Amino acid sequence: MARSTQHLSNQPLQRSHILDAARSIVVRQGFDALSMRKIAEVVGYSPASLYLHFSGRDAIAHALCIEGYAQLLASLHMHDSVLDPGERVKAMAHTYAAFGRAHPELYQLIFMQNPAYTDAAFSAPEGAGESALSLFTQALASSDNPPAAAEIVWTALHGIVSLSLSAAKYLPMPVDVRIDTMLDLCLPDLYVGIKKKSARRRSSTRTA
Amino acid sequence: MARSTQHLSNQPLQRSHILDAARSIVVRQGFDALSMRKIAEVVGYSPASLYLHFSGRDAIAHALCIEGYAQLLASLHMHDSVLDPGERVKAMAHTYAAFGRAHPELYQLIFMQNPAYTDAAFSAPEGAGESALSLFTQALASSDNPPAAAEIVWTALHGIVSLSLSAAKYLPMPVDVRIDTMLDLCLPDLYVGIKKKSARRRSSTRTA
DNA sequence: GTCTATAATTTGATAGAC
DNA sequence: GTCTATCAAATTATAGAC
Repeated sequence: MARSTQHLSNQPLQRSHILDAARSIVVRQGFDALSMRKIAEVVGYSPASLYLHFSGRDAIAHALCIEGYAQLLASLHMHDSVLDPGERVKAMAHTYAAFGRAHPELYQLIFMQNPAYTDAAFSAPEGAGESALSLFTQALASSDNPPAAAEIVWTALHGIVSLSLSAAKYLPMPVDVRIDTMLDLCLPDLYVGIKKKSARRRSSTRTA
Repeated sequence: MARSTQHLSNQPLQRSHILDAARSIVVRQGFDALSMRKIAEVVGYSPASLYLHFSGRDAIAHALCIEGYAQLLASLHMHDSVLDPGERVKAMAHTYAAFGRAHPELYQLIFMQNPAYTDAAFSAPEGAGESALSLFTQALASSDNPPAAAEIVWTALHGIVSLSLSAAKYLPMPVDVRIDTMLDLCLPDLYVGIKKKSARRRSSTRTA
């Protein structure tokens, strides 16, 4: 009797309630523990009702990836106004890592769990071609070879974040220090130019 | 009647048969598809018999990690005889990546699936303190700060391998090129010295 | 050491009433 | 749009015979 007043069946709102419940389970118990029944219990629906809004568990996982990835990209945009290219890349890198460490299960779901999920996140229609890689490419636009530089930076950054989630105890250096060290190592040379370093390389001292 | 001759109940041999079966399932269908029943079917036992040799599915996963990680470390030892430090690190990096790409599901299981599995691989009694990180530390012994250098190199390398497994389509550069580029970027400076680069950095040209 | 049989649970998904 | 009821399948793990 308490339900007869509400008729505007806000489907997107219900979808996001379901996703909220799903996310809370993934965050607390890990992706493997995600099941339709648990989601239904948290969101207060019967398991059957979830199928009115999502085709199944996998669709929910996909949506979770898309949503999380969009949030990650949005957080990277925080630094759009930073003018100095080096500072901007650094700021983005730290924000990227902070996201991964604040939402380890989500980061793992998007990037480490299943290539199909990574794909789902990347091919979301919302983003319109925007990706972590493309944002770093933009930030590195003034470097010698922006696409290559972005690939190196993003890849190395992901390695830092990823291993900080799965092998933290074996990496003595704090994450932020590792990021700074990596960037200090890479950035100057990326502006000197990838591919043209053969002359430089031999002249570097290799003595102990 | 065909079974009465064999009495030497080589337990380790049976264990490795079970692990072979488990590995074949992980490799073909992914870790999520690994179940006691499937293992039993492949190895030709009844499901109940597996519990005579392993305490459960998780113990089998652990053993798979330990075994795979040991194989990875063994392959890195291939280059122990390479004298030039830079060449040795490069050779090790390419071998490391080749392992990951040759055994994607195993690499994922060890490093990307579950921190507990990463832990299991790392704390195997066999290794006696040997790790991917320690091997890179040794190879970088003549650098300015071997532990830090190894952390950077291993971390970046893992990023390259890891993303080449989950996001290959979005990374135009071939893996081996990415590795070489990354190492060409890092190695010279690692020998110049981490932490002492403030003088160098500002002198690098940052023009487009 | 291996088997058969089975308990106990959990899962994704659907049919049909309301 | 949501529910109840249920199917069909898969899973881990154990008890007890041989």
